[in-house]
Amino acid sequence: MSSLMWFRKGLRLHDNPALLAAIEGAKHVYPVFILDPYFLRPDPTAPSPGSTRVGINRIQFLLQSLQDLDQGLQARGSRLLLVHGDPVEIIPSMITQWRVNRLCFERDTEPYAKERDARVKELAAELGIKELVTPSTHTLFDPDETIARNKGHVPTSYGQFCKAIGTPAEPLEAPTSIPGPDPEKKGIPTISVPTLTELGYGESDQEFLQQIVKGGETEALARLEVMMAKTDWVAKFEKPKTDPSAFAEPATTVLSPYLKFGCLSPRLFYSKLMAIYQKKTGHSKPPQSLEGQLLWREFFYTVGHATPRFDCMVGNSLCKQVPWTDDDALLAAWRDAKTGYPWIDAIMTQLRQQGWMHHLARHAVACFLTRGDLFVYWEKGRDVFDRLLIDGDWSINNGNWLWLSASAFFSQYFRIYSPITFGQKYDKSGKYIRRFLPVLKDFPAQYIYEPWKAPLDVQKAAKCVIGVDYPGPIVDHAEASKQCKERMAAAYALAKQSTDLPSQEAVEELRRTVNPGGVKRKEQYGAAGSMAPAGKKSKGDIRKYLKK
DNA sequence: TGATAGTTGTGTAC
DNA sequence: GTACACAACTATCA
Repeated sequence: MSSLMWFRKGLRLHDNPALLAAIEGAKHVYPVFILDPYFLRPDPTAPSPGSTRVGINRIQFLLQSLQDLDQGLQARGSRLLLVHGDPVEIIPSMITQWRVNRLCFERDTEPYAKERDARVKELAAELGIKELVTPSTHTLFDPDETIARNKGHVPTSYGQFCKAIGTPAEPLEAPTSIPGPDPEKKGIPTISVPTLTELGYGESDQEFLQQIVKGGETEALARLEVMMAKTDWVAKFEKPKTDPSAFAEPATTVLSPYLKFGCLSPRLFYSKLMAIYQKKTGHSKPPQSLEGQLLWREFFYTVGHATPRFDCMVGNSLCKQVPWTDDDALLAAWRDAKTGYPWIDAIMTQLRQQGWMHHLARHAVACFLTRGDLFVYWEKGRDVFDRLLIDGDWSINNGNWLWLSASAFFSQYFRIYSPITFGQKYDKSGKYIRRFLPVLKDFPAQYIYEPWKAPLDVQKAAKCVIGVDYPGPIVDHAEASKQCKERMAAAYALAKQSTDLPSQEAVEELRRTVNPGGVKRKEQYGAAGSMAPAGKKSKGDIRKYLKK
């Protein structure tokens, strides 16, 4: 028996049933990872260092994870076979050249992976693969099983989801030894894990490479150990009470990048939590507890798996159809940390430099881009996060953007985060802003969240004149958020007219009536997108959609 | 049909 | 720190 163990996510040796299946009774095991050069090659036209699709921080994290996986395999008598190319071509040629008769890989429920894996399975069957092992171990539960337990319906709320799930299986140990590849079988050139320099990244990219965690299973297990040692903190953990402005010592576990790449098994994390909860009476509970966080992940994986066009507004049965603004200038200002709201721009800078920010900080900027202020398509913001986050995860990212834009799961669109006071609540003196926007570091605390309100002599004393050294606010928050609420009310009213999704013609009509000309920018951002004031003319038309 | 809960809103009053 | 108004959504349950 010869097995091909195809690593994609699941970059770990512990709790890896696909790997254990590959080893079972095998003479040779071929552990493979396939790098797609397109995902890694520097894109000089991209808005920040990285490839077209992935920011430099996540590339670095992946390379470190592969390096660590290779070392783990070597310590067990094997090694990682790293190749460049397209899996749909490479896996079949490996099966042929290496005379493999068992193919093992962890199941992946993202749409592009489903399509790729279906194709590979088809070709493998044609080549006479005897055994195919594809366990659902990226998540605690098999999403199809959860749906079956929920009487065949996709759970569309967290509560419903929690009622449907069972108890996760216990994690498995890592293998102690792994049969190596057959040294006689060659023919497919392998490479060693490239460095960022070898991929073409240079010195100038360093500002955008401020790693807060290093990739790999070894680091994942060490970090899990450190976090779980804080048993009181674990037992009392309530996510909404953690501090989004903490940066020297993040207020949450920062285990998400390890879960994203599968360097850490969710079942191991879960079992460690349960061991602590058993010893602590009155521990916190889902949805706010750490267990609750893992279950949110499961929830979004399950809905994302079973909802066609989950990552789109149009054609997504869960998604409110909203007349968002298609304005690339607003999007670019947000993405490039130039909105003139220091709290928002500091968060976006942390994203660009570190590829990570606190969950509530993500809420603040996502709300600002969509239903709170700029009224830009949530899919555009989703793409920015998807590229830059080290923990960028298709199911969770889309789920949260649907949530934050009040397009699905969450509907209280009138609860809008203030780009001024929300941050202030946690960080009066503006330490977070000073750290990520050094241009503002000498502003007095009184003005640091609203620097445009500082008298000119104060601005000069702080060596930062608003409109010259740092932009003024892109929109007036009070005015913009009021208009956003009106537009959301109209979109919700339209949705109430029928149980079917409204037609795109109806959404277009809404755009003409409640969102004419897009979002009104403040003067220094230019007139593009200037709109008729939310004036009398459009009010009558809104009413049409507000009728119950 | 009506009451209530829902991970994580803000501003003001006490 | 907690309470409530603000304006008002949807799913769930009695």
